[in-house]
Amino acid sequence: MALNERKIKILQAIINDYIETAEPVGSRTIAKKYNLGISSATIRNEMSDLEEMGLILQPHASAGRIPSDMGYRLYVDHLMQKHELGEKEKTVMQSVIANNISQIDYLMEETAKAISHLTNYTAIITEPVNRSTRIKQIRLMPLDSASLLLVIATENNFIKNHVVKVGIAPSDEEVLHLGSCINAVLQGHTLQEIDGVLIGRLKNALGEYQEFLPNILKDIESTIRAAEKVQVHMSGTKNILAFPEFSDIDKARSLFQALEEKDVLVTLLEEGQGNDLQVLIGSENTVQSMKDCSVITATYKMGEETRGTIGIVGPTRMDYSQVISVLNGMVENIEKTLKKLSDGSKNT
Amino acid sequence: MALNERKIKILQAIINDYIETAEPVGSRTIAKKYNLGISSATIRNEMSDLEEMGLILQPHASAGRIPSDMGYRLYVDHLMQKHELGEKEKTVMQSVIANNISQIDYLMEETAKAISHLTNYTAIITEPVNRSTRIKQIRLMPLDSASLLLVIATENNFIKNHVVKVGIAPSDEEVLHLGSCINAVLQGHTLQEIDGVLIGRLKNALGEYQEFLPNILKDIESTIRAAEKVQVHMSGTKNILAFPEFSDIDKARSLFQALEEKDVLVTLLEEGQGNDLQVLIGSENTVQSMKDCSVITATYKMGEETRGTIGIVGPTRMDYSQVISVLNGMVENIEKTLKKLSDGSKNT
DNA sequence: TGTTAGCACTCGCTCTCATAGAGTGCTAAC
DNA sequence: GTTAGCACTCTATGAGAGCGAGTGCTAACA
Repeated sequence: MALNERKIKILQAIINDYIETAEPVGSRTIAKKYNLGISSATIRNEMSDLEEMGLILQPHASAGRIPSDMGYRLYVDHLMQKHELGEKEKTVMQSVIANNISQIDYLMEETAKAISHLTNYTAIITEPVNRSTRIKQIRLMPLDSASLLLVIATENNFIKNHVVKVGIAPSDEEVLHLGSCINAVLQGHTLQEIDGVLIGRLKNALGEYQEFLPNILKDIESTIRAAEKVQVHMSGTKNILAFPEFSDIDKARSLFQALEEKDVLVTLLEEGQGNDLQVLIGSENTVQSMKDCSVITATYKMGEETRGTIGIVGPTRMDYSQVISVLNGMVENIEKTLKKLSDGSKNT
Repeated sequence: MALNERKIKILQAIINDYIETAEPVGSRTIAKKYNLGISSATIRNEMSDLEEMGLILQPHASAGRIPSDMGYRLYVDHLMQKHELGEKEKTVMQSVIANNISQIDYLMEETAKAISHLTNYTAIITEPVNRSTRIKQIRLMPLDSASLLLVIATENNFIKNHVVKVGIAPSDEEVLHLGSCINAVLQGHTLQEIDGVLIGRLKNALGEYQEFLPNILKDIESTIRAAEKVQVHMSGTKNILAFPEFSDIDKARSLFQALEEKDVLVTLLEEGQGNDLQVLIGSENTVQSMKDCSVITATYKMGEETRGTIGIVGPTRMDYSQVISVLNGMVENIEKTLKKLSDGSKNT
């Protein structure tokens, strides 16, 4: 059976209408609402064909049709029109980078918020990962009479502070000096590279304040581990409750539960690692609890290398076109910001 | 009508049973389950009295009884037995402070998580507020060739980092030195105190790097504003979905909505400012959207001064005793930690 | 041969009604 | 004062009827 022009128009009408209303679409509705110049009876015949082809289906015998996962797939691959970003969308996106974010985690958090806000779906984002993170700067700062502040910056401007408790703090100058010495020893090294030799040098650097050493080493480790771990940000889980698809509280709860598990999220997002943009519709998802949802992911790069993924989860009845535009826009945002950050730190 | 021993026992049985099962409690249930040595008919008579007194009510004529807000009130004020913290609860609490948290925001975040985890209700917490926050330390650190890291610590060890973009960064030594100079000028001052004179001195301190000044001032302001703003942490909103009270998705949604608005949360928490511990049951809440919920708040102090509030929101059918014990335990935790932090910074 | 009007049919939704069951309140006996 | 017994009330459940939306099929038409 051929998928002629007219069938395509009808399929498109069904999908558009269903995305909008969440109600099965009948032949009369299409005849009235979309001026295709044919009667409802003809539309019925065509719909019967479309159903046979597996592109639409009936929830029950006397209901209208809804798109099948396959129907959505065809729509996404061939029919869908590109969504042009509106003023509001552009403004929100701009505002994310306008905040002049210089720390990765804030950027990711803000991006997630913006995506969920713009799409009304649930946004999930992974922070950029470095297989072996290097220490960019590590410094000591005076804090008060009994503690120092250890500040560690890794590549990507992942910055963490740790308060180091000490008996009696050295003078400000001493603290700064110690920091410089530690920095001289550790700068540019990864966690793996910290061996007996380096620790020996650290001991020298710390001199009479060797007692801090175990604490400092521990904090360095936890910072680098944190930088290496896949950090996931999520925003807009509450949006789920607004969709009629999840008006059954048990369904909503089980989805909530799945989204709470970090493993599930990471699996979802890593699924799309190979492609710039990936759309997984309903049953195409390998994660069991997402069989009724669609997951759209996009990856962002630094240079040629893929660094992380941003994505959304929502009902299969989703505004694919808008989501894809928003995700693409956000990828651009992120890549621009990452480039700025790395340009700044090129020749440290 | 007197509230004799027997009536109290019956009321207690009704409340306990209802907290456990969420089903209206009938006279026969009480007669069978709680060995009060009286027949269901007698219990019925007593229940009739309790209803007249407003302590219990019938959802409909042929149903069992459920406690009224007034009934819960009596229970909370006079009947409830103190809940002794179990092993698991103690362990979770310990683990919060065992992490050796030295930054307020982490402490609050972890506390919120622990509370919602232990109680299965939704935890809300405000960070300690200082009316006029002073700068404890402010330093510059080298970051890379085109940016410096500005680190600001206020009292309470509220620490923030800001990346300051510069054309070409000065040498490490210069950066540290500049930081020390800025620190010398600003340490111990509040935002209000930064006036022309201080800014003049800052200009001197920065010398040829005056171009950073506007940025630095902006970051100082945002850091101090952030430290002064009431920060609210929330955890466990998802728990709400698990209660039969909110199996109606609209109810769940409207509560979610209310919890999303920071104003509502702040109002909820500030309600209890005067008391160490406050229990607001159902209609006792002034916030409209909480009329079906109970809100329990506890305040924590530093020295004699109240600094913040921790609390939970849940259905009126709540395990008041357990929640109160958990909150009290957490207050102790927080106060201990705050004390440690402030002892460390006493003579800066 | 494709299109359309007409019509019978299907099936979910809603309303009504009957029934069962839980729980009460009242009465009378202990 | 307590309790057994019983009539009564009200909800929850399920069956059955009617409605309406929408289909599929047939026959007529261009």
